[in-house]
Amino acid sequence: MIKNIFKNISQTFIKNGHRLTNQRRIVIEVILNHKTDHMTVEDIYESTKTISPNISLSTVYRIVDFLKQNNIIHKLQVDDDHYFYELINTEGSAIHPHFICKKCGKTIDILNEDILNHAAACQKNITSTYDFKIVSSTILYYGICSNCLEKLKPNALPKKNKKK
Amino acid sequence: MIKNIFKNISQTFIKNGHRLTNQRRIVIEVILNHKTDHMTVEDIYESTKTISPNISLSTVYRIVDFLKQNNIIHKLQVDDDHYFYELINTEGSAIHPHFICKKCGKTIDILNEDILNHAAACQKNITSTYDFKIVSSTILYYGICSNCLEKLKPNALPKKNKKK
DNA sequence: TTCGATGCAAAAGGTTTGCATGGGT
DNA sequence: ACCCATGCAAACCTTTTGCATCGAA
Repeated sequence: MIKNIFKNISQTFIKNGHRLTNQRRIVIEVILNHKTDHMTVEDIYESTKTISPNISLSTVYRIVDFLKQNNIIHKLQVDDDHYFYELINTEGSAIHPHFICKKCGKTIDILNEDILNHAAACQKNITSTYDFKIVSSTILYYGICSNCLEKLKPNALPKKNKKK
Repeated sequence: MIKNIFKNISQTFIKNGHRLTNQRRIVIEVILNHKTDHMTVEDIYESTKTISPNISLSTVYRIVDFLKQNNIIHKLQVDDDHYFYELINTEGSAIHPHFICKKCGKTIDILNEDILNHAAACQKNITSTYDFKIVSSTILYYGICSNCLEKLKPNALPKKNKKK
């Protein structure tokens, strides 16, 4: 299944005259194996190095850029110093909204079908109202996640004053 | 009306022990006077300099950061090298979705009431489904705007192969 | 008078680039 | 064999920071 995605990806850019180098193969593998992990370039680099220690950081930057150009991955800039890449259009997890907890920093994928439908309807509404052609989107919600809300309740965890 | 917003803003941070310096006054004025202009720090700096030529770029960075911390403005990162700031909660133009045309680069504010309601409903849905508390959001749609779509029609502007 | 805010210039640091080399096709 | 992709290190560029000075309260 991941094999298929890989095959699709590599065929696509061989078809377009690009080369399937070892480095590209490895970076793609890393990304596929961390599909749900919200990785930065640095993360990808570190993970790639465990497979091929000689790969260079700038190569990873170039490959990530390349994959972005080819609509294989998608960058999400969460705030000034947090971002990550996500696969586009893996079956069962297309582009979706994200929730970022301002307290614990976690990014949570919003995959609830109801909500996805709702969002799709909203997008369609824009398309027809403004006569735009929408090809992608970035939907980020910021706030406090249920876990952190729980911890904030007055009766919860009254002891243990934690510090950064 | 802008006067009122200004008063609100300055009172808020005087109350919080911050100082209303001339530079802050000017930067706020600039932002209020360009409410719909999607300005970068550099833009704000340039505009500020026409009023007070001696202001320093780092001061503008600091003030913009300050206003962001105080929830007066909001940064929108459109892509790796495009971003801008927007006022939060000016009456009649609260946070709203944006559309970015990949062809002409324009950013268009989506203010259609129907769509805003739709988006609000979607947000509420997330809140209740996940038990999150949402305090802000960034909603960006990418694609081709109606103007550029028009130009792309086969019968429009058939000549003129432009190059970068 | 106090201490937060500013200006200047220098530092930072993530990302990009030039160039010689390597390796897909 | 061709020429795109890579590795390395240097360059880039926007943003941040240290420090002396200024000025709002």
